[in-house]
Amino acid sequence: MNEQLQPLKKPVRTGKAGRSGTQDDIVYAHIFEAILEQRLAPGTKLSEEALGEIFGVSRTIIRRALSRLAHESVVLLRPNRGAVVASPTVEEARQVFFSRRMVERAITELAVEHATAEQLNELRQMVREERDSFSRGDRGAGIRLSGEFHLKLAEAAGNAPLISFQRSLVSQTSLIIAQYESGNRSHCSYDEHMQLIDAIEARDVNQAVSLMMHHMDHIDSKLNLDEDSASDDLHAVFSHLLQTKKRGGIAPLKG
Amino acid sequence: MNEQLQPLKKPVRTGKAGRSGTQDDIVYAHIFEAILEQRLAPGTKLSEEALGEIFGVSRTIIRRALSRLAHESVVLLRPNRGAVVASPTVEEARQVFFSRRMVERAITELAVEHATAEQLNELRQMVREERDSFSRGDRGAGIRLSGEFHLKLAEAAGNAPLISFQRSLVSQTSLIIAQYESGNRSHCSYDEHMQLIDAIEARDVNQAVSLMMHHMDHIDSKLNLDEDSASDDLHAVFSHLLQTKKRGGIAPLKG
DNA sequence: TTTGCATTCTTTGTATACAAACGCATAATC
DNA sequence: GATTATGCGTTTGTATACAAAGAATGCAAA
Repeated sequence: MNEQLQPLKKPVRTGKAGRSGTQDDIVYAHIFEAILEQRLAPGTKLSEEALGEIFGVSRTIIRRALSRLAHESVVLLRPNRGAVVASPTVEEARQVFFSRRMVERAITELAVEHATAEQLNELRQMVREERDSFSRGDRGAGIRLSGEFHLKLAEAAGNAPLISFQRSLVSQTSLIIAQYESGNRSHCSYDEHMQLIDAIEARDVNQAVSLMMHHMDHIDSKLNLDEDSASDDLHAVFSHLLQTKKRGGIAPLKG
Repeated sequence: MNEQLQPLKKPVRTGKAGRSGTQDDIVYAHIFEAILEQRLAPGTKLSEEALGEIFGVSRTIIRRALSRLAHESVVLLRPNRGAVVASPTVEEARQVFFSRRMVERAITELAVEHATAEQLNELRQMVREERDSFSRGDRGAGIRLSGEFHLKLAEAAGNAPLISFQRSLVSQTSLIIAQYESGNRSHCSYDEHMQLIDAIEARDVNQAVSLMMHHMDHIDSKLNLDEDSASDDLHAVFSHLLQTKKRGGIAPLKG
């Protein structure tokens, strides 16, 4: 049985988990966080019953959370075969980044136009939290907060469909970063985030868009997507063999 | 009890409904079609039990279909209060059109680059069906097919996140057109669709993008979003009183 | 030894029973 | 007569039982 989720607080009803609210929100947030922190490796099977036991809820709730994660392409839902953690390919990663460039440009332009002082303050606060997470070595939280910054920016832009699309793109990007980011160099995006806020506050569209595009460049230059992806492809091909351990060996073929 | 869905084929298991596949796909397609054809007016409550009875499936299936429709903002899901057909406001419509312009431009550029001869043939076939629907007066099917054309174009562009976003935008646009399109002039988009295919086949990016942008202009110029929206706002405000009849009077206040 | 088939077992898919929340109506009080 | 409290009915939210589809295992035959 899969034990990788047990470190999570078991009596979930207390309402921790970064996101308050309903049970499926909590389950969703926990699973997503576990994926980002690589406690759940790509390809890992997510059994409904096991998850239900771990979180102390019925399969109904788990199913909703998985369905939501599937809609954001963070897990793959195979009919009659259950859910697995998604293993985005290099090509899929490229498509996500293409869409993100398009969306981030639009969001930046709208944010320059519409962001309020209060929203800018909240954004600054988020960047500080992001920096703190990285400085205390919490990579999973850092990646998540970095994503939440971009989502908050989308909210400041004030276009509902764009916010919803951005949510999905950010989730996928986080998974891609967790899977492909080279070396152990930290993500370090908080500095660029701060500059971006400054440009938006100054209502300087050109500067803001330019910073955002460079930010996008930096993010994917840190990834190992650059054609020398043989080892990564191999990893993806055999990911169903990797039994979740962070850097332990492969489990014996028959358990 | 709401009778507006009964005209739909009752033994759904036979697998009609434009979309083959699983039960929730069928239920989803039927409800969506009913909304487009305005057999279900904005604001109409969608009771899980009633729908389950109509389609001969359990609330589990209905719930999934409603959840999907909610994710595409075609129905509104209020916690503990059930689902209602969405009533997009003028502002929401504007936001959808903003996003669509952005997405359609990107899709057109990618389609010029990637569309295969086979895909172009399929697109032409879809436009013919769209024209036939309008010429025989089937407005609901016409709006739906027009939407499916744009979705197919997104598939030809070959970017997965973009396809998924486009699906949601097209659904919302269809609802907006059904709700706001002025007069009874038919939608008449098939001509522009054909020209667009020609430009894509000729690999003429500038011409294709230009046609697409004009197409977008035409679509929203046909809508009554232009500030004189008092009557439309009124309609939205009182939509919970309109008891689904196509142009019959309002139901007595106590049913 | 290996391959194909049948049986068993596990896991997902669907329906339904039960609990909780909400809205409406009635009634009582100010 | 208006307003608030309370009870009832309806509808949604959650858990669970049952059905069905896959995967795994063991056996038999080549």
